[in-house]
Amino acid sequence: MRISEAASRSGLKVDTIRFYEAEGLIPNVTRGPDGQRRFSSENVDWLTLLYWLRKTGMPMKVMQRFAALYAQGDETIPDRKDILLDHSRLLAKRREALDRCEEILARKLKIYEKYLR
Amino acid sequence: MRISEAASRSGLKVDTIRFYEAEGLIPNVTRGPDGQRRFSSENVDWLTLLYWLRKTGMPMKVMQRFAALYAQGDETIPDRKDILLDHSRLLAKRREALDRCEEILARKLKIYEKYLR
DNA sequence: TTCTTGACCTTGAGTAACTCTAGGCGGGTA
DNA sequence: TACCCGCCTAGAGTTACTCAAGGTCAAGAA
Repeated sequence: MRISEAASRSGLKVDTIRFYEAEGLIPNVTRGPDGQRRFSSENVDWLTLLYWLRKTGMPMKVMQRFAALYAQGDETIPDRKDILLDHSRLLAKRREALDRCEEILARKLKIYEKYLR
Repeated sequence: MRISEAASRSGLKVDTIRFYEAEGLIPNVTRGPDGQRRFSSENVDWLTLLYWLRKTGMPMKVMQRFAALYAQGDETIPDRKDILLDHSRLLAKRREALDRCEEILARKLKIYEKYLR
């Protein structure tokens, strides 16, 4: 498939996919005879994973390392596993931050209510 | 108190506080006779609120509007309440993203496990 | 057949929100 | 006196996009 379909399936924008490719984050993107990118479903799965990792705060540098490992094949799975476990810990921290902020909002809103009545 | 104490109390970095002040996000910051900033505990409470709002994804532009309303006094409380309610909805979306990503990580890690045994 | 439209391409500039560096001032300590 | 420390400003650098300009090519309308 072409880039726009890969975009709508993965969640990433067309521009972002091109940018990610230039940054070496997408292994094995081929080109058709027209010079346009062609994405396999494996590519799209990969892009979807990147979409969620990025959306939840994984830095580009880590994604680059992750992509490089992915490109090297199955013997890098232990390293990739470590990266995802680290990210899982980051998710936990983010959830804590959301909870803490929610608390603060609730307290603030309560104070506003008092002023409004 | 001075900027470094305001920083360690609010969670923000010194540089970020100066940046926020330049962007008009911090009403009523005074200066001592030495030309250095002095922060009241009200300032620090405000900075702490900004810290959590920003950390959980509120854009600067919204924070600017929020700060402008805050500076105008109590009659802007309904507007400020709306901003915080909007932000609360954003938090819910972020939590969904975290959950979804966690799922994806779990699935991926399971696949890795299969390869590793 | 020519014209237009639309999806794709590249390169390079612009943006958001910091973050850091360079260079300078003034107060306290060895 | 010399030095260090925390503060100051202005401006450059960083991250991760995002958009704009200008160009190719194929397919359908006039």
